[in-house]
Amino acid sequence: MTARRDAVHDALRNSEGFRSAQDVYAEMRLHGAKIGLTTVYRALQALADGGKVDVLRTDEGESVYRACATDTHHHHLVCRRCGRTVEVAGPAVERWAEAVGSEHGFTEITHTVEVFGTCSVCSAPAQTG
Amino acid sequence: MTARRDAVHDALRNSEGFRSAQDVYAEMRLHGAKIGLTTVYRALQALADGGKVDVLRTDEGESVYRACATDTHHHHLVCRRCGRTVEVAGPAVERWAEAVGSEHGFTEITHTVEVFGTCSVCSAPAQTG
DNA sequence: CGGGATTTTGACAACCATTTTCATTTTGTC
DNA sequence: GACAAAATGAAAATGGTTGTCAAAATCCCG
Repeated sequence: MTARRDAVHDALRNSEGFRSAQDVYAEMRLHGAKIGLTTVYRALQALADGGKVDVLRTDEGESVYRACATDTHHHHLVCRRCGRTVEVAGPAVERWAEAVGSEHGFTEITHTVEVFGTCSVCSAPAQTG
Repeated sequence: MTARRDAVHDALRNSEGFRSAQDVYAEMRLHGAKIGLTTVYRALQALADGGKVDVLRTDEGESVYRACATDTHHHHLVCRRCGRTVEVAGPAVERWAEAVGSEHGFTEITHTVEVFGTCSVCSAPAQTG
């Protein structure tokens, strides 16, 4: 029964940036979907395990998910205001992480890299209205 | 009354890697310190706010703290097994993050970069036991 | 199509790190 | 010493996430 899981995946695709499980759940209910919170959590986890969506933690420790365009390894540039997200590839960072790790005798190196900023729309003087 | 806060800071200095508030609390109690969990949390937050300690989130969403050697901006290479932590400076990454951000019109760019691996001690064939 | 094993679902309770509350204690100041 | 402000801590509240378990959906095989 992957119908629910697909529904969750679709809900995620309709979002611009990263959304929390609770967000996805609320939005799905708003659109009339009959689904439970537990199922949303499990679907999101399954999707994440399968590499179908990316996960990261907010500053408050909440897990947020996003259906990404590419399957390949990449990072995110996230607007801290509106949540708009740009996927960025960073070969330089990958190499840097590897170098730093092996330089200190570490193996099986992984890394987490996220860039936050204020996008051009949000940083524009929107005081006119 | 910064006595408690200093005690928390000291407790953190005695640790090799990142420790959670609960860890610090437990350790302090073991050493006979009279302090409450709430106070440990608040001290850790105050320390973090003042830039005295670094904070990051574990995969489980727990906040972990570390008294770092330098006040300047740096990142961490953490052993996922024993928690040993090496502080690393990465000018290349800083520049990369800035470049990526401005390239997409983002301003006020910040970033989180953490590198995980298995240190030489932990990756050694310790099967002899 | 029917029967039964298997998986999924979801309401609710349980978890657990963290925060809030609030009364008490401590600290700083005159 | 007196008083205002800040710190402390025990207990309760919060809130995201996970576990439980019975009901429902799905699949497999004939």
